[in-house]
Amino acid sequence: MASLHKKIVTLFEETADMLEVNNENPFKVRAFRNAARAVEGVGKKIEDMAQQGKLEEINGVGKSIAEHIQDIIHHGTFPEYQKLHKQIPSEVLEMLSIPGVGAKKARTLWKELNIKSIKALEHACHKHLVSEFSGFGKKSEEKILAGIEGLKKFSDLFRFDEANAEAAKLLSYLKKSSHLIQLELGGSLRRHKEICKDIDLIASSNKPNKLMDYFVAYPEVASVINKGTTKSSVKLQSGINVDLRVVSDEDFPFALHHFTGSKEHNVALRTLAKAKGFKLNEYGLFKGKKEIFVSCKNETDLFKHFGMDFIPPELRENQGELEAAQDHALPDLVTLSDLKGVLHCHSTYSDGKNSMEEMALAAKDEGFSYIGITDHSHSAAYAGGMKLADIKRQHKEIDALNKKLKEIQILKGIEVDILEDGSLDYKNEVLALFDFVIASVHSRFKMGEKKMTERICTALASPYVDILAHPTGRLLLEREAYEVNLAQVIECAAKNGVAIEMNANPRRLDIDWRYGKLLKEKKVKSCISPDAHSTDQLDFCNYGIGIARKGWLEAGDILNTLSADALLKHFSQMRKKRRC
DNA sequence: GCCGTTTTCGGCCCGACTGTTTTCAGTCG
Repeated sequence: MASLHKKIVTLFEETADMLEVNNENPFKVRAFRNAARAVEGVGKKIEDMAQQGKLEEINGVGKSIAEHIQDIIHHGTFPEYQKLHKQIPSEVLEMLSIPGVGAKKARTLWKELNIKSIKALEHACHKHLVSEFSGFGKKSEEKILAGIEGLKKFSDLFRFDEANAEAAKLLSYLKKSSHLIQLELGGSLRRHKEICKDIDLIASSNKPNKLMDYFVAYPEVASVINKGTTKSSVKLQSGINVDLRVVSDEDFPFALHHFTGSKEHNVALRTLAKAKGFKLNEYGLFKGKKEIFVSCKNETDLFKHFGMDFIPPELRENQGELEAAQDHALPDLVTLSDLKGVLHCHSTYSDGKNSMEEMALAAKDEGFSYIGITDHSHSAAYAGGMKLADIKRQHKEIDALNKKLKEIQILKGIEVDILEDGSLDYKNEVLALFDFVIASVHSRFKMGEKKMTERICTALASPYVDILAHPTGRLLLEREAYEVNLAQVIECAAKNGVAIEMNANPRRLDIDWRYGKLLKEKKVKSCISPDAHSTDQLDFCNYGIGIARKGWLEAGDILNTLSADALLKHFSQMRKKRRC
């Protein structure tokens, strides 16, 4: 997310927290949370929208919030935020991150007990000062202390791949239970969000008590947070929380839909249901005032009742999917089997762990018909970047391998560094040796948005650059993206016929799915690339597919759904276009 | 504060679990 987007989202979320602590109108609180979500999902540059007076076109942004956004753009903050910030110490807000402490409790602790920070709260709990107060008991103290311990020990966010691996193990454990009828993954994992807070599982059973007993007995459970007949929560040893919901088999489609979310999608669908005379919750769809249960076999059936096509879980973010489903205009999302080859892979010629032959054979085993070997260019010394002699040696070896190997073709590619001034790490005559060129930024991240945008756009104007790789350089939960105006970069890519990579490495997942619609609108192609540094990383493509689907992308939007011949023809046509 | 098939005012999704209290408020998703 661009830094301004992020700033607006943070300020609105903090405002919502502060309003809540101040016990103000809950709907105003919700309005700020909605606005934060809405801004987060905007794939366009917010400054441009502000300048064009289009902020109020964002669903959830009205006159007042549009003014706040203008204030943030020009002054970095807005008056209402500053006023609240003066009243409420920021450490009081930090207490909201403790599980079980919400706005009301935080307010009571602060106003009645003069506790203003997590540290002070921990001290007060140890001294049993909290349990003496009305509304809090011994258990509350224990829960707060356990929550504080948890905060110290674990970050509460996990990358998709980490959460998915934990979920897969747990699913296979639960499937062994004889008390289970149906079981599915739900929540943000099913929606393929790049970052997850927890794992949601939905099951149907005739003996929920027994299933819950089996669930909390999972050997990797570190602690049981709560246990009931329809909902239980545990924390695993890895630190991630898991919620299991159990319903009757008849209710399963409704529960699955409900707990897949997103919250915003659910609210929108329920509002729509209400307008059509239905009530929708996790236990069913109910018609009319008498609330007659409407049976549904599955989610497809459920959507059908609203005149909608089935909405793939990845799209359920209330970003226009309900309207598209009603108009029968949902995209035909790309799938793994659409990919004919992979384009961004490293070998022992730079920092890869496997030889080109090993990489090619592994790609063939994955069902691909071509692999683009793209080792690092000279400047990437940390990654063993190639000198001219290495390139010649590599190309000779590729020619020999292409004669020897059946059913897999190796394309000669390069991942060339974009230098500080936007020039490329090799001269044009060297770049001309390759079938295709991927360009990327690996150095000087902190040059500021304007310079970085110019740097990348300069590179995209090179006649030889075919693909821009990992356009923001982010490492999820590790390193922030460098500041860059992606909307402008996409514009440049459109002008020059350059594709923008969907880097499928689960630490990157860059370009962000929120830009998918803009790529489509500007007719900029993407490619789903594993950025594999070993044979086992070729299956990173799975993660990239999830993110591409989340960005509404179809096979026709993705370059590596083309055959090798068609792909090379595409690159050659675009290079001609750039030279004109 | 937002929004409109209930349309410029009045409603805004809905239910489970927990802890503390004895009927419910707070938290969470």
